[in-house]
Amino acid sequence: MSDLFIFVNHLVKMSKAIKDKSTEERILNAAKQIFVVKGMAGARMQDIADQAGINKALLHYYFKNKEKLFETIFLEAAQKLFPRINEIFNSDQPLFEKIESFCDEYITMVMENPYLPLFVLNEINQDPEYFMKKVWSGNAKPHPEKFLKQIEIEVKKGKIKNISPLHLLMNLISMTIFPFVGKPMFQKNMSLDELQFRSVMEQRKKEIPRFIIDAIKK
Amino acid sequence: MSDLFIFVNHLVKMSKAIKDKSTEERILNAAKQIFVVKGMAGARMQDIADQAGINKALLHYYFKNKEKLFETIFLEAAQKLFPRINEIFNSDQPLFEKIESFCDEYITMVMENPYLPLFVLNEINQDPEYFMKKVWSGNAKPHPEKFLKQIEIEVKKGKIKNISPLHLLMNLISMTIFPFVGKPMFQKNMSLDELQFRSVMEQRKKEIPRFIIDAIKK
DNA sequence: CCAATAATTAACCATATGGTTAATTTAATA
DNA sequence: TATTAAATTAACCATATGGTTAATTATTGG
Repeated sequence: MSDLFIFVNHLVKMSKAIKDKSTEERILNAAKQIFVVKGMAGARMQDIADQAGINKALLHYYFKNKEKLFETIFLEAAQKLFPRINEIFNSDQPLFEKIESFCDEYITMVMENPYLPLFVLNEINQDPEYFMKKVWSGNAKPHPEKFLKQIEIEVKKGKIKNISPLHLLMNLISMTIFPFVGKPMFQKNMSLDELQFRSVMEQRKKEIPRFIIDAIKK
Repeated sequence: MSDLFIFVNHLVKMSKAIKDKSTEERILNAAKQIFVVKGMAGARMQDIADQAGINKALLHYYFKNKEKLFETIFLEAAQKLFPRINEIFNSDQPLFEKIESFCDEYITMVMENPYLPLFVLNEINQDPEYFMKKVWSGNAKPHPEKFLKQIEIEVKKGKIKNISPLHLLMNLISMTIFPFVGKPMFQKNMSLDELQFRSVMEQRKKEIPRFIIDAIKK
């Protein structure tokens, strides 16, 4: 058999799988949309099915039950949210650059999924044990040790002020993530429309590092 | 009738009302506990009744329906969370003192109700419209204008660095509130037990103002 | 083209859940 | 004490919701 035949044959064989994936994909997209705004408790399987444009039975055909479907979505969300932090925190960049990278990359990423942080944080609060087991234990577990150590060293070397690494880390993460968590609050309170909010977050990519560096440099 | 008689008579008449209040109080406490962790969607009326040690029917006797009960709890929570900000932001203190007051009072208050921020933020996200109408329009609506103006003036007077008031406000609020929203995350990640977490938050009352002032002072 | 397998659906089922009713107990009042 | 009103409960009810079944319609592979 020629390579071409094998390839074409493969394509034909895949047609089902393709459709599978397309349906599964649509389910996952729908589920993500619903879960991420309504949460596990508030989400309705019917709504997810509707959103995906399929029958509810088909939903259970692809995903055994709500919990399983939720787990898939939640894990994907958590994977997206946490491992990124590791990469940056454990890189070999100097401290200031690292702070800049974190803000830039993290805000960029969350801006495309603005509901993720509140969703994940909320579900963690709902059941921290489950979270620990299912998500945290894998590669999603943040390892801020290197970053903390790095701060400690810079302090000892006298390069920056004598700040507690833990508080600095908390400040960095808080300033970066919280605006998304409190988005509607900030929007209403400061009369920012969608575009203005995006613009403000875009500014914060530079604003936060500048703020932090001003606070800790000698 | 003597004043004494009227008073005593009033006491007797009140005995029912007292019991009423005690039951209602127990319901409200129970509802608060359940709603604040489970959210509107996840809370069960039966659980609230159990927690209050009463029958489910009695629950509906005191509060027409879940929505009404939730509204009561949510409003109380929001009232607790927001107006406090106003008082401080609109006071006549100088900028640095104001920042110190905010961190101190806010962290103190939230430390007694650590679930409030995530609960409120979450429900706001769930239905921003409802929130606007029911909560925001009243005296709970924050008015950060004075605070923002104050920053602007300090900048113009050359007392502090040229920072955007909006970003400074966001930074302040983020660093103060977010640690509570991400509490389980921080706790797991940094291996902080309940006591240590409290201790860290206690430190932040001073740490955040110091950090901010270091960042903006010339 | 035909049997077998996978995808999809309509109609159900069981249970959880918010809410109600009617009866009972407790308290207020005259 | 007798009457009335309020508080409380057990037993229901209607519906929403997660999940299943059995039948139908594509797809696949020989």
